[in-house]
Amino acid sequence: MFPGRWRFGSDRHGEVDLFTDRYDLSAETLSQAIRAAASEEPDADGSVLFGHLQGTVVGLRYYSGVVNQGEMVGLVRQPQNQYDRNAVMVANIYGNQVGHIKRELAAAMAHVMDNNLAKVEGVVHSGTKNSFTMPLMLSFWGKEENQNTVKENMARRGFKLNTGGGKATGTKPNALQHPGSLLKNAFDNLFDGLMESEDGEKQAAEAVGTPLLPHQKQALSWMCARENKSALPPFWERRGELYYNRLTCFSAKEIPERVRGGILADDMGLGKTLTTIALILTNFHKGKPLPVEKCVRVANEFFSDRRAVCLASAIIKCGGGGVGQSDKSLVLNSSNDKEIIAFHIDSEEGGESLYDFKYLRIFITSSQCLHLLCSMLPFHPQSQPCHVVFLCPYVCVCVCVCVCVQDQFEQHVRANVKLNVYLYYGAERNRSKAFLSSQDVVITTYNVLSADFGNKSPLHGINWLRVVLDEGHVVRNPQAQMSKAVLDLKGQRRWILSGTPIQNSVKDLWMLLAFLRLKPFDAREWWNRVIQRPVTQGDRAGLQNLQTLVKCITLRRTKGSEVNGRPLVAMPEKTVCVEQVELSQSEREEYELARNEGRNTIGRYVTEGTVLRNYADVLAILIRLRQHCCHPDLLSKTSLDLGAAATPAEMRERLIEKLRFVLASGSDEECSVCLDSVRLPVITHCAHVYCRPCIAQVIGTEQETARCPLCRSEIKTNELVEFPQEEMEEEKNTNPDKWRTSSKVQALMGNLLRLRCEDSSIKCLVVSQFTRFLTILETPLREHGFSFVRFDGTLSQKKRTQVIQEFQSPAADGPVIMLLSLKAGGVGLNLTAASHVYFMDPAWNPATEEQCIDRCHRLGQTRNVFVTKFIVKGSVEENMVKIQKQKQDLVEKAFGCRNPDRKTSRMDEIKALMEL
DNA sequence: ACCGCCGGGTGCC
DNA sequence: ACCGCCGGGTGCC
Repeated sequence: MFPGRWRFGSDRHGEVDLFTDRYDLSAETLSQAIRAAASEEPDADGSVLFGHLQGTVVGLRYYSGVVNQGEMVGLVRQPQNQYDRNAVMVANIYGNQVGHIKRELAAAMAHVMDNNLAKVEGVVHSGTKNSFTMPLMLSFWGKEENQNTVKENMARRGFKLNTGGGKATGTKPNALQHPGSLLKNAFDNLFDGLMESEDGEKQAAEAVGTPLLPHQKQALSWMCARENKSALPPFWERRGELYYNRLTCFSAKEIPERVRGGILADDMGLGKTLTTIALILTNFHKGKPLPVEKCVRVANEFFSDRRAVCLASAIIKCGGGGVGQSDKSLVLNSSNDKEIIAFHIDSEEGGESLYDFKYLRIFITSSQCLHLLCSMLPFHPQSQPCHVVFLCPYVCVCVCVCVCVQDQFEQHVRANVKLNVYLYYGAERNRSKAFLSSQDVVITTYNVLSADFGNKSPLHGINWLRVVLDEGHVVRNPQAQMSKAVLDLKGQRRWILSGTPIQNSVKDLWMLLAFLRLKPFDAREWWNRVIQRPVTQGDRAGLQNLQTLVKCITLRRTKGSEVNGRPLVAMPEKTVCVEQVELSQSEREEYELARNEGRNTIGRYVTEGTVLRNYADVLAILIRLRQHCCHPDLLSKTSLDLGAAATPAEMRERLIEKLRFVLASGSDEECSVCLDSVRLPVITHCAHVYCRPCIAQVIGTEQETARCPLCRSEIKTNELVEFPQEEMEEEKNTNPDKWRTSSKVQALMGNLLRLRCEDSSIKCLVVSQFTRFLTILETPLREHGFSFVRFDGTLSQKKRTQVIQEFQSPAADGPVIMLLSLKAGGVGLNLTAASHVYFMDPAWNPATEEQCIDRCHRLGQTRNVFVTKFIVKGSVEENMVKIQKQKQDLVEKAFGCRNPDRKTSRMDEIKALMEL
């Protein structure tokens, strides 16, 4: 039925056993080896095709792995092979060994593979007549600079790579005329129109206190279906007795593992968290709700003394008929220790029996504990079997800001429902696996998760019913510890919640698919070969496949989406305007002085070609100019005159000090590795700032000496200077007597006063990167009798919630203004009470501003939203806005290749800023 | 007969 | 493997 399909009779099994005895590579360890190799799969970006080669796979009869015509195979080096240290193993997509590469060819390939000169890929194009060997098309991919080395190496051993147009990849090369633009458009649309309305709506379980909006009921229905339905994963289809994968041409007898979960990529504010809470409560097992209320009564009855320490929990369905049926027997199959314990229960006559409960949760700790349980339940030694389902503990939700999600649980779950939600966070967190297993929901942060990872992490030892990644797009670098920690969580159902599923490129998608365990793309090699490379090379089919893939597992609606001709959510309008601010004469004079001085300095660096070496200095100059635009007193605390540095060490100290100052002032600086705002900033010895994980990756991937991505100086992990995320300036209380105003302050106050006259109930966000500026603004606000709160990074978790509640409360005498530091707070921050946003100073990253606006322009906002950005006319701020725009264009154009040349573009930016 | 040729045994790495 | 390779048997035409 499938040409070129081989299977071997059991008559040879004796040999196989003999063989495996000699060479111990059981199926388990083999697939582990392949998985390990696949997880270390390097990024294939920038790989070019060196050529093809027809090779031979031998030893087919010794292995059970079968291959279809057109199927891709994996090639794994086996340096430990006792017969030939050059051995190259051939395996199919599922990691079953098919055979080996012929000895002579393997010898040539081993050198290339071991030295990472090329990645060799195999595809079986044509079948074979015999059952001993088969032809295999090999293709060699690698960095341009290795091309000749590889070709010569292979040629020397008598293997000539064909560079002609032979087809060797699984998908035919099918380049587009204008890959860039078309690709960009298609990719933009990748997450569009993923509204699955056929599922209809689903009512949430009773325990959900907040009524769901229609689109949330749809999402709930879709999520339940994704968890319960048995549709084949994308690209799999049934062909007769077999399951066949269209893309990899792999076929299997067994039904491929389904993805129970997916990506909920609704826009921010559409209620992803609420929908997920509804899912947790509504779809427990067999589509039934989480048995919350009654379960608590049972638990109290039997375990009030908490003596049962739980290693696992089980749900026992007490027969379909409930009270009526008398004799039941239970078979518990504990997945932890594989023991199967059978026992029986009998119902009591009259009164409330266990069978009154449709579900009963029993905690099982160990067989002793189970015996304890048995002695407590009314068991009868001779009874009929009934159905028992063993389940794992419930949900692990990974989030950025714990408290927000916990609040959401409190908000959306009915008060009379006792839901055990545990915040796994903080130094005092309960690390007992038993305790965590007994919770309905465990919430933790990505940081805690990765800190625990590899260190007897209790969360990794639990088999969760459901794992949910909130703001899942934050994990996208597969190299990062955090990603590894996330991928290692065990769960039956897996969800990613994200308002922005793709931030930079196709590459970022892999992490999501790997988390969802979407076979076979969770292995990097298949993802690279089938999706990533074709897509980045402009292959239309590759893009189509990606679209199909994403469509199958994603639900995304935007604020503007319509369902059945009606808007999803009626969102109020948003108006953004720029208000130009004129500096006063004295301000202008001071500004020009600083500008000329800075321009001279930077101009000198430019001609000397030392801009990047003096990067911290340049940033300090820029930030001073930006501070001049806001308020002169922002500069007062800076003793940053260059002076004459005695030694290079002293010079470096000063540069680092300057950078600390730039960061401390709250400026939203950019990391040149990820091109995003710096998270967990660290300063290198050469005074450049990066996210800690980003630079750690740079250092980690470098073989010998790592070099700074900006200036190529040598960098070492132990020389990185930490910068506390929210380090604040020493004193906040500037002397109110000495207080003076500035043009920007005037501009803001003018707006606020005008607004108060028009409608005193309007609330405003006043946003600045400079927390000190917020302090300065406090004085005139008080003076004019505005009631305000302040929200910045220094606030404790507790204080944060308190401040937000205060601001959001509709009380008449409540605060009308929130002084907000640009970077403070998580993405989940809800500030819908405000409808006016004032940006006091422009940020480098326009997305940061957008995020800030979305905190009030989101679900629940009833008024139209007005955003005002103050920009000082004829200043560095104007140039920043221009660069913001250019950057957005650039990101759109340069889609697919993330980091064109940061050194050059950063230089250009600095020059443009200083008008050089 | 220090070769060629024949035909059986055999077979991944 | 309806191959190649190895090594033993064999040997004019």
